[in-house]
Parts: sequence; C-alpha cells; structure tokens
Amino acid sequence: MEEIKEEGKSLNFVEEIIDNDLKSGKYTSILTRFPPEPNGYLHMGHASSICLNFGIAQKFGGKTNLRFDDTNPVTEDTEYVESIKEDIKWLGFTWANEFYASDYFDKLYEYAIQLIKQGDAYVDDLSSEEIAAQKGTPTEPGQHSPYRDRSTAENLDLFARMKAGEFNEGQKTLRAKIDMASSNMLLRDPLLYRIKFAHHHRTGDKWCIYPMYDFAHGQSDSIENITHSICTLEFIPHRALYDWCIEKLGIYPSHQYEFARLNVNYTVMSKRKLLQLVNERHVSGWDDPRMPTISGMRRRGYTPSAIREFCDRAGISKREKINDISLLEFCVREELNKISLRRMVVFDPIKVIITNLEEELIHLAIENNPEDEHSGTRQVPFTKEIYIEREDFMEHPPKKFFRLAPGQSVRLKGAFIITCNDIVKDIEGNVIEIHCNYIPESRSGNDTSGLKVQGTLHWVSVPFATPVEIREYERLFKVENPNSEEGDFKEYINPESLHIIPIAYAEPAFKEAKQENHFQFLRKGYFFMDKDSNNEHLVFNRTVSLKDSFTKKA
RNA sequence: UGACCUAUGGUGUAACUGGCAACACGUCUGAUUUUGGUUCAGAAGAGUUCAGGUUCGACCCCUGAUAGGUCAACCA
Repeated sequence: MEEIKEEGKSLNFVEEIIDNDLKSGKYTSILTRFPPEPNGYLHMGHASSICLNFGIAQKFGGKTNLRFDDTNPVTEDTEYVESIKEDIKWLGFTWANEFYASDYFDKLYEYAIQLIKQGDAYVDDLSSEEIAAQKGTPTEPGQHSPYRDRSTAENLDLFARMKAGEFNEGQKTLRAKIDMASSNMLLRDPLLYRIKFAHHHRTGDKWCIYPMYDFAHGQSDSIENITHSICTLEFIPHRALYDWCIEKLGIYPSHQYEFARLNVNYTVMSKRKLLQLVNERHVSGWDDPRMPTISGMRRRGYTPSAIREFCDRAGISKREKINDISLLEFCVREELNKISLRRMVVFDPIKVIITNLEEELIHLAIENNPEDEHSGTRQVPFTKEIYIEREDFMEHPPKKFFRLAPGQSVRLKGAFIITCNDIVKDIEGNVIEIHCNYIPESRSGNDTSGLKVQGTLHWVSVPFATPVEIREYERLFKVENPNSEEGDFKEYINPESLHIIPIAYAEPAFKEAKQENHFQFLRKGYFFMDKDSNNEHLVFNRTVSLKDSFTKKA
C-alpha cells in the first residue's frame, strides 16, 4: 500500500539522476555516504542530508556509509563522533560501514606522491599570506609561485621531510599544479597538504601533515566506491577539483551532486552560529530544547518519524530556500496526536468549590487517548475542591466565551457539568474562589441530564494535585531570517523564548509517567519529560502547542 | 569587472519531458466534537522574474536582460 503511494510521487532531481543511472545500466547498485566532520552536533540540516542519503539508498536498494571527515585534528573530537552516531541511530537509520577519512591517511599520502611524480603537485615554501597575495582575484589571474617548478626529486624529498616533521607549521605546503589563471579560484594551485603538529582523535601523533578537504573527500569516496556523493550547494565549485583529483589519480570515478541545504525560519542552522549560542550562554547547551539540533529536538519531544516526515515534505532541490517552521510543527502534531497520552495539568490555578457535592471522593475513568481505542483509561479523582485555569473564568465574559462565568455552565472533562452561581473575592477585588453546583446526572459516559454545554474544561483535584515544573518554548529568534538582518544575528534573539512555570498542578496519574512517554496536556499542548526530572520533581518541556483558533481571534 | 548556481500562490515542492499550473503547510468559512484539539466539507490565493523568439500551442526549447546566491580559509 505504501508502495503504490510512493509510485505516484514524483522523484526529486537526485532520485531522478539515480533512477536514470540504474535504468541505463551505468550502475547495478548504488552506494551513498553521509560524511559529517566530528566537530559539532548534528542539526536539522544534517537530518535532511541523512534522510536524503540513507533514504535514497533504501529506495533504490543500495547502501550508505557513515564516514567521519576528520582531516582537521584541531577542531575534531571523539565526543562529537559519539553524539553523531547516536543521533543518526535515533533518527532511525543504519549505516553499512563506519569509516573515517583518517583511515585513508596512508593511502592519501601515496596518492600525493603519485601526483608529485606525475608533475601534478609541488612543495611550496610560500607563507599563507604570500599565497593569498599571489592568488589573483576572480577577474585577474594569479601568479606562479617561485617554487612551482621544483624538480620531482626535490619535491619528493621535501614532502618526505614534511611528513618526518622537519619543518614548522606553515613553513611548507603541498600544492596541486593546475592553473593559476582559472576562473575557478579553487583550481589556482590549491593546497593539498599542510603541516599541523596536532594530536588527532584517532591517529594520535602519527602524522604532522594532514590532507585538505579537497584532497581527502573525493579520494575517500573513490576508495569506498561511492557511486553518488551528495553534498550541499557551496561545494559546486569544488566539483572541478574533485574530478581533477580522481582523473589524475586514475581511481574509481565517484561523482558529486549538490542540493540546497535545508533552512527553517526563526532559527539559525550553521554550526558556527549554534556554537556561539552555546558558548555565550544564550541557550543551556547543544541539547537545549530551543536548538535546531537533533539532540535539542529529541529533548524537546520531537519524534524521529516526525522529523523524517518533515524532511520528506520539505523536499530536495537546488534552490536556496527557507522552510516554514509551521510545516515541522504540523508533522510533529500529526504524530503526537496519535500517540500521546492525555493528561490534565492546570498551569495557573483558580479554585472551584463544588458546593453541592456530598461525596468526599469520586473515582472517574478517563480515556488515555481518544484517537487510540487500545490506549485504555486512567483513574482520575474528583473532589469538592478543584483547580481550573484562571483564564477559563471571566466575571464579565464577551460573547462567544464558551467557558465559565457567573450563571454559565461548562463540562469538566471526563466528569460533570457545573454551573457557576457565586464568586468570592479578596479585599482588592480579585476573584479567589468560584462556587459551582454540579449536575449529578451529567456524569461522563452516562449523562442523562439532557443538558448541552459549549465548553469543556480541564481540571485537577486540589487534594490530589501533584506539582510539576513546566518549560514552554517560543521561537529562538524574533525574525524569520536572522542571517539576512542588519548587524549581528544575536541581536535578534527572542528574549522570551523560554517561559518557566515552576509549579503547575497535575493529576496524580503522573506517578507512573515514563521518560519515553509523549503527553498531551489537554487544551495546552504536547509535552515531554525533561532529563532534569527526578522522583520528587518532574519537569516537562512543551514540545509544541495545540493549534488554537480561539486566542488568535481575541 | 570573471566563472558558476538559482528563479512557479504567503511558504515548500510538483507539472508524466511542449498540451491552457497540481499537492502539502499556512490562511479563511461551515459542520462535527465531552480538548476552541482531532475529523469532515468547502473557499480564497500564482498564470510561472522580465522582454523578445520558435511553435497550432511554452513553466518547459532559443536569445537577451534582471534579481538573488556562491567562489580568492594552511576550515569542511
């Protein structure tokens, strides 16, 4: 059934390329790769790439490798490797092989020697500044380095000595000999190797020369026999160099394809900026629920399938775009509506006294999820004193206020219909108690009262109320695209993105709450238990609010 | 005074490769509802950046503009 639906869908441009390659017989099977640099946490943009690379392999019966692009030892760390693996698994994908670019350092070194022998690479003594100065501009050609025509023997000797650690950082580099007049700046004798006396998270101190991205990525793809190497738009100019290396080396011809990275409005999606938010304490960490990181979204209560669904609906193209966060929220709500347990929690309480209730305690069974008939019910105690939401009562209500007001009736969810017949105020005139009559015949499930009311409220029994902490999140930025605004993006941070309610009143069923449960707090939104919770103190993150067509109008 | 990439409702993605622009989100109605949620029914909203050309016919092909983006890190 799912198959048929998939058949009818049109392919994105990458899928189309692969479909054609398979049909034409260019390949009999495909191999993709997801190549993160282990220098930060994965975010929504990576999720899109993961869904593309792994998804495409699944769709066309191929496989996907996970390869850590760890060619810069100063920024990379094992901590990131572990978090990246955890995030990919959590998203629901399995890699065929776990590789590291650093696995190929020996092979890459041989490749470099091959280029030197072919006269396609040379050791340069120029400093970083001098190279930049000789690079030219997009409209003016660059100048040749005075070291460009060293003999093969000299290059070989120098390169070996670079590897042996005879030179200082920055003193020498290995450069490709291509074309200093190319309109593609990347082809103006790009750096292939640089000296770094840095400890590598995997190879330790074995190496003091490290390959640049352009001398590692294509070769790594080739070594693994990657058929379709899919990356983001900014690598388009690199493709010429990618192909140059493969051609000069005469190795397996992997091909690079580029798609537009995924962006979402009201947030930022670059590692650099996210790192700033963390370092400058605008958020509590990489997994702050406001962060667009996978770990942040997981902590917030987003589900893997909702994220996958979002990536799928957002689509793949070559056009730079910013997706609407509301699509993500739609995907999250759509799933959470089906799976979350309904509970009642009063955030801002006002006391209601059921004046005509004789019994001390009535046990009510209320469904856990009306969308799922197998979800069963829970026991909810009903007592003479209950809390309702302060905003659910108005002494002088406008028309169309379907909630509680003097003389007005409402249903208490899963319980009875009540009518407000009196209010108690303090000296300052604030309402502190609402007195109501309940209709015994209106009990949920066997209502014989014949009464109809417009509103249904959530409520919590006062003596049974359990305090919990609530954390509500708003968008992290005040503007849709912080990147395109004047000045620093941090000036546009929303100062009210986190709203904490230290004490909210929850029904007692939370005693059995499990970390992995998703909840819908009736009329409030979807919530997920935070890792800061312990036995005495439960903390809930608002994953996303419910759609609200009432407060919007007001 | 360069090369390369891109251009379809508010947003994102399509249009079976030339046959009078569809789907989703969002928005707005109405119905249903013991969540102002869900569900259901419906509506508004683009004539495809612009100007030419080819064609019986162009979002699609050609020419030329325009706009936005990318490229001159010993980052990836």
